[in-house]
Amino acid sequence: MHHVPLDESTAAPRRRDRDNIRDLLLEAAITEFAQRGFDGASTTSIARRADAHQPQINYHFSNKSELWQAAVDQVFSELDEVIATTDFLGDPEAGFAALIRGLVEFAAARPELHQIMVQEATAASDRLNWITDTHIRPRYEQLSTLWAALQQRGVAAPIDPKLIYYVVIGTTSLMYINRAEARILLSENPANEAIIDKHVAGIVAMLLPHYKPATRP
Amino acid sequence: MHHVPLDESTAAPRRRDRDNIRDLLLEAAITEFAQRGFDGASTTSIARRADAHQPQINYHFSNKSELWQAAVDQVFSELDEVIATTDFLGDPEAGFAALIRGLVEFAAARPELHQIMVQEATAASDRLNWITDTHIRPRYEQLSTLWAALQQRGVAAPIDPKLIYYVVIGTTSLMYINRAEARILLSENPANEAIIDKHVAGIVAMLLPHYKPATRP
DNA sequence: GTCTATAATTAGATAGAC
DNA sequence: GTCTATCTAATTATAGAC
Repeated sequence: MHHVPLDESTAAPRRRDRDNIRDLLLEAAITEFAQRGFDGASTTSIARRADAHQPQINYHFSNKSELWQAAVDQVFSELDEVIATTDFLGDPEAGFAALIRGLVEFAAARPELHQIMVQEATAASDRLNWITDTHIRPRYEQLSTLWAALQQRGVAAPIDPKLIYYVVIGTTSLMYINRAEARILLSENPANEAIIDKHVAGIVAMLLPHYKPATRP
Repeated sequence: MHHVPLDESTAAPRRRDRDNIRDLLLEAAITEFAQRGFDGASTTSIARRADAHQPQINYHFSNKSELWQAAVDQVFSELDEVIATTDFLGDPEAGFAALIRGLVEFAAARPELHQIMVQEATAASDRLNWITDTHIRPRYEQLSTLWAALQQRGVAAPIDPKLIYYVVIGTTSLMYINRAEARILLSENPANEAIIDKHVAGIVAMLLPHYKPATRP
């Protein structure tokens, strides 16, 4: 069944040239991959989200796998920016507290990163090997080392440095991975500033039980 | 292109009657839905996993949605058994510690429950509304209430009772949701007894900083 | 670079033989 | 209850006009 235009002159296909179409497709892909996983996401649906046609995805990204990889690189580069601007200049405890705040704020603003991770990390695959080697392991090692240093100073909870990664990522991000569920349970947006502040304070107090944030004089 | 049997007598289709085929299909579905989500999972692949034919799924479960619902009910009923056998008879702190151990052991043995949850909870849907109302909210409320009581007793970390659910589920389960990743990072199976013991001890110490498990006299 | 048309494959569901 | 055959719809990728 074909679309029958009321008037042929108005049916002329509109050419929607946009200089940012690659970014629009990428953002649409991030959303789709986060919500439905690699297999569940469809390039047709991604294109529609960007008000584009499905073959434009193959033109700009060759194939679905390269689109997925570009999406992953994009969200991790955004995380890099947050980490890079985190103030580690004070004492290690204040630096760790700032890191926790950065991670919670990032998870609230960009839940897609962790959503894509859980979609991929449920089963072994080439995609998982790539993302783990490229993006995850350096962060895992850094956090493990930082945590061991905090334990040396006697301010950190007795969590094994090999396991601290999953405690930190689990607490800072699960509420945002499951944000559609959290919105139902909390009856409000879990990304609200008040929720974020409470969540950060709770996590820091729990992980650094002997640390008291400096109060302004 | 059709399969040409070497000998017609050996090509007779084998009728694989099994009285537990429904359970086999259900178990295969749990695995597939956990790893690839509702849209990513295919009934053909699920049937193949159970060494059955794709139409048998429609025969035993009507359609894909009812298969999914049966899979969810199954894993939550298994969780119920674990919770039901948890010993809450001692003091509240010992009961909470036992609950944490039960949750970690369950996540290690049945990561599919939480994997299915994160697959579904990323976006609003009828499936999410059903699973949240039916299975999640009662547990969320129970944990919130239990936590408030522990805080009254002065032994619990300063986590908001409205947020404790995500702290508990995040810490107890993320390493098992991401078990394929964790296996790479830890260079061992995160479901190993030694890892489980360490993880439980860390979480309990962090959440109940003033609680010291009773040592045998 | 955008767009239509379409090829090649796979999806979930149903009909009917056994 | 199992199985083959098949329908309709949806998938990713490609060809070629513009």
